[in-house]
Amino acid sequence: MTVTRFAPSPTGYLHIGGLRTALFSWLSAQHNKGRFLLRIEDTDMARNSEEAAEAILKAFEWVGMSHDGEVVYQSKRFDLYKVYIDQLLAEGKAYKCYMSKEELDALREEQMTRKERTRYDGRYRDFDGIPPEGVSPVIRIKAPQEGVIYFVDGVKGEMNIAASEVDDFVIARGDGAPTYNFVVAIDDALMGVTEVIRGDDHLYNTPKQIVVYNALGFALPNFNHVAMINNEQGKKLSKRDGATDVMEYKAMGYLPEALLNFLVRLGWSHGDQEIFSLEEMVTLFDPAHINKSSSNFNLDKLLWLNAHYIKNMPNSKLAEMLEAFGVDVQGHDRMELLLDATKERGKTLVELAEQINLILSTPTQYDEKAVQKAFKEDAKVILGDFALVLQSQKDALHLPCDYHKTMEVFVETKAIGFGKIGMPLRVSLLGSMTGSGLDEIMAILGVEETVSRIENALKTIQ
RNA sequence: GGCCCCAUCGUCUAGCGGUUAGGAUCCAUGGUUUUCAUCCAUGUUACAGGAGUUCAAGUCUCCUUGGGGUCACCA
Repeated sequence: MTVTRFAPSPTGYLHIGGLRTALFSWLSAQHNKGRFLLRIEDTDMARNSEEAAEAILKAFEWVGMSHDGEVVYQSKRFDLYKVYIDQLLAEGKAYKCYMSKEELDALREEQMTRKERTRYDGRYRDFDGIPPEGVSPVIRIKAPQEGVIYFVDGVKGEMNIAASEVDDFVIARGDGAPTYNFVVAIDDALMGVTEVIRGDDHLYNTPKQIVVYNALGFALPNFNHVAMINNEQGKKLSKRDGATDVMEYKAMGYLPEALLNFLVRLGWSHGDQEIFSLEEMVTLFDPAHINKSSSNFNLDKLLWLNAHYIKNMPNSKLAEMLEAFGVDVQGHDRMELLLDATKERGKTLVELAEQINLILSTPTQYDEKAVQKAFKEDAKVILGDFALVLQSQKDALHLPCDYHKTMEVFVETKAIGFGKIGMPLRVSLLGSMTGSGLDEIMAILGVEETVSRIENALKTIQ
């Protein structure tokens, strides 16, 4: 059975790049009817926070990616890791290193001036003398000293890392707490993970983890290292480039469907297809089609996708989501009409909310240019007449087509063009020259409000 | 700097030795729409450079260049 996992460290929010690797992992599991596990990597007590872990879980909830089983917290498994540390110590596969931080720093500096790769020199690897006093030792694992560490990466292909690139790295700190590369290998093995899908930045951790797998006699999973997502300039994605926190996208009015669709196409493709429902992603996803190269974050495309999903979202669901943006349309008796009239002109829920408010709130000011252009003297007369006509037909006006018919008859009897009434009417109703169709707007507002807005405009605009 | 990875329109990508190098987005133009948006149509734009291998190279090899990752008692 395919078992994948996402293993964030709770040092902050869920990063947009993290969401993509999580999505790939989740899709792999779903596609193969396997399991997708969540593990919180909180071995560094100084850095992690509970709030961060909560925030990450919340983000998963928002996008609708559910995990199987309980969330695993590494901080609760220290006893387990201790067993393996002792085992390696007893077997002579790991050893205590009494080097102080100062000594280590000095060694690094020396190596740097010689332009060498900085690495631990193994001075305590075969040490059997009297340990120095006052130093609580770290535990280091014995990495191979020659040859290569070989593995096949599902994305990158065959990898050969020279053993000289991997030093005897620390598996337990001076205070006994285990370190990342050690516990990742143990947990992935113990949790039965078969497919490790993670960011490119972990590529160099893989040989280290393989050292642990080998020392403990665990079977290797398949590794898949996905290239990074960069900003629009091709540089590392940072907060200055816009939102990196997944939940910021929620706040900006993006739909989870759009975000996921956007992310899945970053580094993965299925021919020419651009639009993928979650179900389609699951059936079509194949890690073999993951790209080797990094990709750039591109807001235009995300916006386009978001607009697409808004347009195709059932109104009832839209209304529900709009609540978070200060718009309550669920009680409005013309909700369907209102959303139909506006959903095609909002690329985000924020913009959609603006469009709705534009219709729902009586204009208090009128766009100057619009007034100049549309509100000529004859326009006022025409508007006044039109208001009278509306009022006289009050009981017959309900649907947009009713209003449309009335307008048609009106311009015909007056022998004027549509533009003569259309523009001034629009400015009266919305205060601006752009917006939804007039028929729809009037139907949403009803005769009373429509007439009131016309009268208001006639009074206000000189 | 050492090691490793990557390289097709501005961006996301298709391509897996023989294609007029395709799609999407963006941009521009036209059409639909009383406006705007949507929608539809059309158009501009790409194989980083150089050597090889081959009858044939975007596709294979090497070099150069450019970009990225990584070198912790962080994850």
